[in-house]
Amino acid sequence: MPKNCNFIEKLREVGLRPTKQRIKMCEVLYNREKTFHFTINDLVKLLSEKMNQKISLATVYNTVHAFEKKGYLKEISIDSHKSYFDTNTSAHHHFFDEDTHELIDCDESDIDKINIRKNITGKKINSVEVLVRVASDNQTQK
Amino acid sequence: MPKNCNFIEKLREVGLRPTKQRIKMCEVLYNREKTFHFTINDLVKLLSEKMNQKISLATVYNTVHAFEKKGYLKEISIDSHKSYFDTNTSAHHHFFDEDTHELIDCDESDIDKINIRKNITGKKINSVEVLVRVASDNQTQK
DNA sequence: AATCTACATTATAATAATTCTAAACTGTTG
DNA sequence: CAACAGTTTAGAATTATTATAATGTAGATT
Repeated sequence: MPKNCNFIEKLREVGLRPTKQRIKMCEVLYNREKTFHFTINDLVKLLSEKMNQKISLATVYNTVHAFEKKGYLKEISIDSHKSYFDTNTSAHHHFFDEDTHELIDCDESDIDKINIRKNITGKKINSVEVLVRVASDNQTQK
Repeated sequence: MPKNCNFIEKLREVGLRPTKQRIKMCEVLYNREKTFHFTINDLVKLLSEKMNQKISLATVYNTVHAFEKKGYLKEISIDSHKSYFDTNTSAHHHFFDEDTHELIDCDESDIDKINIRKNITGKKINSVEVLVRVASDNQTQK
């Protein structure tokens, strides 16, 4: 199946040149069943270990940020020490497993619609996101 | 008013030695009407400029983290490039002004209680927090 | 009040994450 | 297929944070 053609077209659509590196990254990120949460480090590892593709760290950063700017990826702030990215770019909520540092998507239906009563004058709401931190039941709470 | 006595006692209560630096930091952080949101950098600036107190950067980091561990401060993840801390340590929600990078506390009453329908097996919920990103009304959306 | 000891502070070095730079490379356009 | 603009690259630079090891200090003990 000519998966890559899709990526080439997709990249063109948003005005990014379909270079070898970008296509390879698309393959890693989007040939998946589920949405994928990762750090830059995770991605570099996957590219080099699983895909046997050596891409400069700077390129991974550049490309991830290019993807983000174009709406291919979404950045998620959970841990101030790590940048997570999400291949699910729609507004949605997350569970964060504090034991494993794993991010889990939350369906719209899992959380009731959130009603914001206050509004900041002169400002419009861009997004409303919920983060549910979970941890092992039998463990001392952090 | 002997404000510092309170801080000395408070620090003792949680098992932190009331050193000059810690007391000074308490003054900057807690002699306020409203809760205070800051980055380490903000705090260092305040200490040196407003309080004329030169404290080593390492000490500010150590002390902020000591305060956090003891429940004096709460870390907030909004921007993966900056660590924010909050003098309001209760579970509460935030507005984040994307124009000014300002964090604004959200009263419990401003947001309806959030009902989580899904639960992750074997995990308990530690916290549920909402972040509402706002921006100027007349500005191109990010 | 002098002494002791464990904890704190400090300046500096080290580390880690990210961005910058400048040269080499490569899609795309004509 | 030549030329150009956008890309990639290695490595340097920058920034945020943490570790280190020497010095200082709060609080207990004399």
